[in-house]
Amino acid sequence: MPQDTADPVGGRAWQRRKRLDHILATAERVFAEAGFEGASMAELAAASGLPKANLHYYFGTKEALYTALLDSILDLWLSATDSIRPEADPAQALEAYIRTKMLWSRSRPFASKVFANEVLHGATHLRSYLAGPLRTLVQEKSRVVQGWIDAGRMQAIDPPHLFFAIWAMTQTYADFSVQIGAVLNRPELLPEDHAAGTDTILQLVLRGCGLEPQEPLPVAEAGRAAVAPPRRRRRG
Amino acid sequence: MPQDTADPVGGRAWQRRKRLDHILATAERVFAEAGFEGASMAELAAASGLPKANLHYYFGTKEALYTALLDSILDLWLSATDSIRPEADPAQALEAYIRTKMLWSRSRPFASKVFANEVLHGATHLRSYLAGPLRTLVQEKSRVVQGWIDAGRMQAIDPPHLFFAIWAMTQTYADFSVQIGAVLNRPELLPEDHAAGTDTILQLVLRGCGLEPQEPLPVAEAGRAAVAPPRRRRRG
DNA sequence: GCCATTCTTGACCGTTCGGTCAGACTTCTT
DNA sequence: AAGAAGTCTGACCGAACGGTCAAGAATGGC
Repeated sequence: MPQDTADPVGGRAWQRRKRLDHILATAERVFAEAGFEGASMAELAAASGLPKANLHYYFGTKEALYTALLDSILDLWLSATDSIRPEADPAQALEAYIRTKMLWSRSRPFASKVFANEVLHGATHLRSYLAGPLRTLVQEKSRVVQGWIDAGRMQAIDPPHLFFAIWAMTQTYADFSVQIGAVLNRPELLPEDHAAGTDTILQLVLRGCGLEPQEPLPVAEAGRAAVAPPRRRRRG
Repeated sequence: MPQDTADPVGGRAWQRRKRLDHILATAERVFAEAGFEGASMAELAAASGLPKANLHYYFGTKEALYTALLDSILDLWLSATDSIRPEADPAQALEAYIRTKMLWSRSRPFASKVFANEVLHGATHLRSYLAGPLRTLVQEKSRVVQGWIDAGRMQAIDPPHLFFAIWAMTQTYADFSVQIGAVLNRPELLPEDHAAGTDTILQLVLRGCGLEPQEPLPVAEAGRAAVAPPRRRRRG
């Protein structure tokens, strides 16, 4: 949640923004773990170390706080598909997209869970976003993928459903991390689990689209996954 | 929710079982749409057409009702991997598994949502199931897949993560149907959307594992999806 | 230094929550 | 027929909920 306006450091507006960000960051975790209905204002207050009335002073109602949180999450969401452009190499572009989504699953799992919870329960607060900007984005990027297919640069596949599959596979490492952790017998997912997941998803998508792994595009902080140990055999 | 004990039709025990099933069926929908905390006993009572006190008579507490619902869902869950056996053809086995999971996403979306919601919020009531029967199942089936890999019958892949990917892709058509519907501009998902999703997932998994589609194994009720219209080009 | 604005907070309010219970009603057994 | 066992439900309860408010504390402009 970066502040883009340059308020004087220590000033009133700056302190206000700081408080807002602090509350939103706390709310992201609490709402992710308990859901909208499951989280109480008292719990949010305790978690952020502020009196309940103070939260109401800043956001008015619980729903307004929740909506503000969703907005801050959506800002991030739409920017991940940047690598998917007509002139890009399909394998490189898809790999960069998948790595970016996997990085978010690791770095901002709570944001992913809040989003998942909202969609799961009918997306009451997200309907216009889903049917608006997100739908437009998918249409646009689907046209790019279809262009690659028509040019014979990759296997035919239904582009929107390819995106649904990629979203599902990558976000599962945030949303269902408890399940994955239990199956892998870990208290919480390790970086190597994310790396193995990334490798698996990349293999399914790239080979599934008739593509061979290319020299990957550089992705911020993605270095770790790229130098994962060679795939071990006989696991589980 | 089939009853396995043969109570005399119309008898007291039979009527009791009927009431329990009716309440559980209603609760599956209500809990799916609102979550555990979001659903109230009053709402559950109204939805099932019974007085609130009657629900408490049958299940005692809200949590007991919820736990009973989860149990009835888990009964179903573990049986889907039957097709994955060492002597089976990898392509046929994986295809049958994926089709079975997709059928559940279409026929019992509420069950999937209840399960997803529970895992999303920490799986408090499912920990022992996840770390017990489910983990055992994944270990067992992963050994089968690794056997296929060692025998050169399919590409190398991390078997547990392959299962995570399949779960994610198939269940997304139930759990996130609102998002998919919004992007595809539909009030709700159509059979042809599920068919297109099935085709996409099959392509990613089979080609991703270095397999070519084989003559599919018969799957209960799967006929519709198998005769889906030929894939259209240029969508979205 | 002073006043206006902004911030902070404990105490409080009406509503809804999960859960209880007495007693009426129905169904089985003998 | 009659008692036992099981079923049903309106009325009620204490606790927790989201939200309000008045009054004190802190801050900024002049």
